Amino acid sequence: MSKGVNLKELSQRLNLSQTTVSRALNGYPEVSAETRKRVAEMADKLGYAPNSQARRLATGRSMAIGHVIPRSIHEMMNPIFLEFIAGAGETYSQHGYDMIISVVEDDREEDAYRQIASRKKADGVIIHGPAQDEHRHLLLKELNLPFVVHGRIPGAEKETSWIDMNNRRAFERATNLLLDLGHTRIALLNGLENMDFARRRRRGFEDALSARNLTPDAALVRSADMTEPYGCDSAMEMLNSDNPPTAFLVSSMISAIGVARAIGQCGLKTGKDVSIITHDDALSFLPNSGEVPIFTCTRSSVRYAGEKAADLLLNMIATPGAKPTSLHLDAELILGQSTGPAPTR
Amino acid sequence: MSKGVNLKELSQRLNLSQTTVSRALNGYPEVSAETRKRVAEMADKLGYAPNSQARRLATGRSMAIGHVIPRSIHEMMNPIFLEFIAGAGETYSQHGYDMIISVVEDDREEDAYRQIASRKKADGVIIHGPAQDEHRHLLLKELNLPFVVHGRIPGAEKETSWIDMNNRRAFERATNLLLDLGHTRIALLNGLENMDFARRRRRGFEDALSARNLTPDAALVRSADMTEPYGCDSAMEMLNSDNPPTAFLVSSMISAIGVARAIGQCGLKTGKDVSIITHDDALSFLPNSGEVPIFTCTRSSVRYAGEKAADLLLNMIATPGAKPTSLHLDAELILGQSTGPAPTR
DNA sequence: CCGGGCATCCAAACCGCTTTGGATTTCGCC
DNA sequence: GGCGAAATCCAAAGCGGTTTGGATGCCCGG
Repeated sequence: MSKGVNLKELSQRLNLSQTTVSRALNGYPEVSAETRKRVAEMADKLGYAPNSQARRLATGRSMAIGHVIPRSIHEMMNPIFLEFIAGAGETYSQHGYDMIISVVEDDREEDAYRQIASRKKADGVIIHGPAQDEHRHLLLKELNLPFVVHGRIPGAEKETSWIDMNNRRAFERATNLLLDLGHTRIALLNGLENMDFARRRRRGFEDALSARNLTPDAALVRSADMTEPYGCDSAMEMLNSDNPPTAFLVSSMISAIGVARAIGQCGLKTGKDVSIITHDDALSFLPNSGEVPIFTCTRSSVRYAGEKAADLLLNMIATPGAKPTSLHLDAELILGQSTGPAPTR
Repeated sequence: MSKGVNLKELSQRLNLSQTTVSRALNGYPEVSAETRKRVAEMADKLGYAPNSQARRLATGRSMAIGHVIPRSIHEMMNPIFLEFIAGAGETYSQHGYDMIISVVEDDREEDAYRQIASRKKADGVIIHGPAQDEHRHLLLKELNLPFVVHGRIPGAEKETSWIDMNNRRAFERATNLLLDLGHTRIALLNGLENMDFARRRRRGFEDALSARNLTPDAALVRSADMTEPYGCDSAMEMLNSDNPPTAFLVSSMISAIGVARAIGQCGLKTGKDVSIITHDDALSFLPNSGEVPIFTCTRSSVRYAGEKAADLLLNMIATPGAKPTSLHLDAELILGQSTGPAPTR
């Protein structure tokens, strides 16, 4: 349990060959039970742990998964990303994989992937935040680097492995709930709509409206980075307009908090005068739980998504030729305090 | 620019030895300018990139920095951590280092560090969130693994390298500001007080009070994980008590948002009836900027801290014997909309 | 008693790079 | 013209594992 012996010393101490010791430790069959035990004991007496670089070199597998994060604020700052990472990281360490994260300038993202492939830094990667004009998957295929998408790449659903929640359906259901409560002027504060998930959410919103012969009012639909001020400012303007909305559908808890602030500042009451439904990624520092959660929401744990994405990826790496697989998660629709019947004038 | 040649093939194509090619590419002097150029051209024509595992094995340096994150919610979920990582990650990639993150069960944290050391997974690590009864630094010294602390380890300030903001001073100044505005009943919503930073903040708060012969009211001081509901619930209870505070000093923007929500729900106005000063870590998804920021705050960019911590660590690794160094950052005190003179009854 | 089969174990090659310790050539200078 | 220094380049020895292709010894049936 200390100095750091290597395989050679260990095998000498045991009067065995490196081959045998290596096999004993790695569970190969051609070594007697007794020897294996002897080896194991000596190994932990001497605190032997194989040098990972050497092992990686010899096996040709780097035992690591890469996550490339463009430095741009649109991605890394995202607490959702953090939670995803936490989930994935757990899976990795359970399987002996390392997680390596590269924060790079936006214009060097492709370069980062190429490096991972050519220098064999990772055995696979995860694509975060697929956009409308996505291209990373093509590069990765060319590089022959296994990958899993968190989200979906429009037009490449069949040929890639991905995990995603049913964004369209979630927002359709949320919209329907509001409609059922009598709201007809519903605002949508969406995420950036060059992101695939945001498009799907908007589609769900629009589908629900048109199913009841309503059309969205362009003045009530916005799209931006999901910050708190975005929620507050947008809501403030809309509430002060001539024809204010009675309900808000918001893409993130953080912005929803902003909306609630705006509502309060206008002297109105959330869940009474104005309703809010938000999507809740179940971020651990923004709990929305309790008997009756603060916000009515569509909820889907992004941490869980991270775990599953990692599972998928590790499987792909273990069985190379396998067909792409994907996981479609459904969000729960949870009633909280932020919704109520549309106020009658 | 494709297949992935290795050094051997590259050198054969050039009719040079591996030695020479390696040296040419790594900028060693004992190779002619002409040869170097020839090598460089062929290298990028063939898309050569050294296999990192092999290089690491040969050099004995893993060119990676480790971050061990206990799975426990108290740490990883922390968006502050994310922002720190983003900063550090940038520095790493600028210097050709990888960042490897291990998410581990709480009781396997020590194990994770031992593995990093014995399997040579990283050349150094960063200690996050030093607590009151900190011990990781002792382990790391025993393991001979360079490290930098984000925060300070009480009692080990001289013998460790760290970067920290002046928590005590920041909260002292914030408290003084409130006192100057005439507030005397000031609540403190602190982070978990087994964390070093939280202790210092409380000290700053108490120092400022006692300098004016005031003593903190225990009913107005709390300590917990810095979530939104924590802020809201705490504020709600205090505001509804017999002797409510007129100002809140809050350890994080997220909780401060909760406090603001509570104030609104009580029908009061933030910045008028009740003041708030929060600490602002300058998280990118929680901007508190603008002409007059929403919250009056003490601000210190944790992203910047991440960059600097990485710098410190890389320096330590580059110059082994060097003395521990540290960086003490001062927070800015920024006036926003959330503070005003104490209301007169 | 002998040869095949099985259980064990080992020497050596290999993974792809860095680096040591020369070997060879070139060049300036006396 | 000869000689040492400087400039170039190379073969080979690591780095610390895994893995191939046997050896060796033992047991058993014929």
